[in-house]
Order: sequence, then structure tokens, then C-alpha cells
Amino acid sequence: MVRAIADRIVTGIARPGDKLDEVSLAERFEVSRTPVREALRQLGAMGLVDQRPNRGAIVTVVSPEHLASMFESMAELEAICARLSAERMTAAERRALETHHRESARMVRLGAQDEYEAFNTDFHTRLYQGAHSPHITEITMATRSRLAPFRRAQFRLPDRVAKSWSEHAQIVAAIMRGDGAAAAAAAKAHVSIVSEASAVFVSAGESAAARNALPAQ
Amino acid sequence: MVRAIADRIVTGIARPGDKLDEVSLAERFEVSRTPVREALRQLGAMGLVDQRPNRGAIVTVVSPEHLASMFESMAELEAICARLSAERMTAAERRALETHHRESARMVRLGAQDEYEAFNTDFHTRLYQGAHSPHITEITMATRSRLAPFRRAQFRLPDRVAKSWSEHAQIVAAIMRGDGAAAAAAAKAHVSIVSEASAVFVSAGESAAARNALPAQ
DNA sequence: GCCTGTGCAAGTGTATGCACTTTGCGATGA
DNA sequence: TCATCGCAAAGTGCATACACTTGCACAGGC
Repeated sequence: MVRAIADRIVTGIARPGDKLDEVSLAERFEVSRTPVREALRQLGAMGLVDQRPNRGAIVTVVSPEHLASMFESMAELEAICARLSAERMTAAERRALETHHRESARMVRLGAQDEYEAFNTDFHTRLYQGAHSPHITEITMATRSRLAPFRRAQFRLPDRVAKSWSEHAQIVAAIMRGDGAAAAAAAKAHVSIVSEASAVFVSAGESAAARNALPAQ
Repeated sequence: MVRAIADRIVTGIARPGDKLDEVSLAERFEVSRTPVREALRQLGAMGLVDQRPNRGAIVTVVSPEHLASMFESMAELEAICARLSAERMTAAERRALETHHRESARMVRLGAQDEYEAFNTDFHTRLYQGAHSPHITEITMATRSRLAPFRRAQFRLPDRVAKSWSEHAQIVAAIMRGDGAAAAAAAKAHVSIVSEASAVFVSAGESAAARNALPAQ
């Protein structure tokens, strides 16, 4: 239930600013309002939706400043994960990371954006888990979820896939030689670039939200 | 409602492992089960309580490994906040931080643990907000909340208050001269010490939880 | 013509009832 | 004596009903 609504937000079906009507959602998922309400409360605690007392919930609309702050957090968190991964990953994890990264090169050559996106998500998840610190993994993945709606279109930018892959390569290289500082720097730079690539689409997303605010929907 | 239950957890009235019975809580706060359920869902999303399907909620009982991970995250997050504070705090914020820190010296001389604890919380909050990055502030404060139950008794250790103050002094000094790296290092060391100071009480807390598991409560 | 007050509608907040899952205890069998 | 099955009680999951808040529209007065 939570997953279902969260997916609609994270995948962009429900856009920032959209009203999340309890009865509509209840009808759509063919349950009563109660589970919907509880799901919305959870999503509210996660920060994905914004609850206004007696006025319902909307998909969290973040200001450009807050979005920048989330990307900044993401860069810092990824840097920590990369550093800890370089220091703590087991030999098996390092091998798996490198193999996985090599395999994704095929996606780059083919220009397969969607497939590469899945590889990309998996790559970063390995980084988070390689830190061997459950709570850091947790807050990093939570932040990623909140950023997901704003990051989707980044691979549409020309050459973004190829550049992303080469940035990954730097991170992998640093981890393989156990250089935590280099891994952290590479990861931070990587996310910062994603931030800039995504910022291009923010204004587009905002005007869409503005459209939704019009009477005609 | 959420605040009320969270307070019982954060202040240690409800201890890790305690069952959070919906009907009991509903009677205690003189409301029906529905708002209690929703509050528990939110607390579950925050990580303060652990929800088991069809088996109710308990105050999250963290393994020593997970606790260590949370303290580690805290150290990293505080380091980030300290670094950003050193780089970004306004002149007014710096002045206020220094003044506040000086005033707390009185608490140290008097050995007033409880008052110092309030000052301490305020001090760290200033650090988080000085980073001028709403999301970093948010996740840092969330992590602090989750650690609160395990950190309460740290100031009972001999000289901990005085040492804490001098550690704060180092952080303040680094921030005043805009030295981000030094501020980060000092903050990280400070939290690491808190981690060790608190670890002493973890076993005590665990045996208390074990007692609660006994039929006699 | 504009502003203000009242009424209505939409939708949230809470209470309560019922069904279902789980767990503990007891009984029966090997 | 121990294990397994069954039953009962406790408690959660969901549905529904009702009260209350809020926003908007329309009408009346200034």
C-alpha cells in the first residue's frame, strides 16, 4: 500500500503539488480510507508527501533551495558511502562491483538509457551497502527516494550516460585500490554533476505543477 | 499525538523492546485506536518503533551493531554540519554560537548536568542549522532523535560535562576562524567520544529490556 | 461595485464494530 | 513424559459511520 502510493510519486505519475485525495486513492486501490490514511501518514513521515491539517495531503513540492539541499546531502552521503566502501568492502563485494560496472559498459555502447538507469541504481545501492553501516545505508537510500522524482530525466541529456559511466569508473578504481579519500571525492563530484544535470528539468517540473494548480487541471 | 508517544520513547519512559499496545495507548491518552495507529505508523516510518504485521508495535530494539552504525552516522553528519557551519554561518550566527557556548560554561562550573544537557542540545541544533542546508539539518536531527534513548546517561560519567564543554570549545574555535576541516574533525571526535560514553550504558539498557520480557514485567 | 457574512459542499479526523491472524494453554495421543 | 493438535483469547487490520473543519460561492448590505 505504502509502496503503491510511493511508486506513483517516485515514478512521476503523481507530480509535486498533486493532491492526494483519500477517497480517490481508496477507490483506485479498492480499499477503504483507513489503510490509505495510514500509508499517507508514513509517506508524510518519510517526507514524500506533505500533510496539511484538515486540508489533505499533497505530493511534497520542494523549493529550488530545498532541492539543492537534498542534492547536496546526497553528494555528502554518497561520499561517505564511497569512502567507507573503499575501506570496508569485502573482496567479494569489490569483485562484484567491478564486474557489474564492466557489464554496464554494454548499455553505454548501445545507448540504452532505461537499462542503464537500472544498472545505475544497482551500482549506487552496492556503494551504500558496501559501507557496512546499516543506518548510513538507510538514510542514503531514503534521500535517494526523495530525489528520485527530480532525477529521472537526467539521462536524456546528451552523453550523460557515457559520462556517468566514466565517473563510475573513477569511483570503482578508487575503491579497488582502497583509496577512501579519492572514492569520496569521485562520488561527490559524480552526484554534483547529476545535480546540475537534473536542475535543468526542475523549471519544467515546476511549470507542470503550476499547470496542475489551474482550474482546468 | 505522535509527539506524545515519541516523547515517551525519547525520554526513556518506554524502553526498547516495550510493547506499544494500541488499546492501552488509546486509553492512556483518552482517544480511540485510530489516531494511535496512525501515530505508530509515523513513528514506524521514522524508525522509532518497529511494526510487526499482525503482531503489534514495539519500541525499536537496536542491535549493538546497528547502534554503532547510528553513532557512526551521527559522527559523519555532525562533521558535515560543522564543516558547512564553518563555511556558511553568518556573522550573527557565529556570535550567537560563541555567546551561547560561553554562557554554558557556568553550567559546567556548577556541575549542573540537566541544565547542561539542554544547553548541549541547543548547541548542536545551532550547528545543524548553521549548515544552511535544510535537508542535512533534517536528517541529522532525525538521527539524533533515534539516538536519544541511548545517549541520556552519558553526562553521568565523571567529568563528561567538562570534557564535553572543552570539545565544544574546539568546534567553536574552528568555526569562528572558518576552518571547515578542523571543525569537521573536532565534531567527529566529539560524537565519537559520546558514542563510547554511551556504549557503557547499552548493556544496562539491554538487561532492562530483558527484564521486561519476563512474565512479571 | 465591492466587501462581508452565511450556508453548503467536500474532505479530513475520530470512533466503533467486525473479521482475521497470532499466540498461549490445555488436552489427547503416542 | 513429551509432542502435537485444537481451541480460546487477545489484539491487529480494515471498513464504515459520523462529527467537524475548511474553502468557496452566493446573497445581502454598505
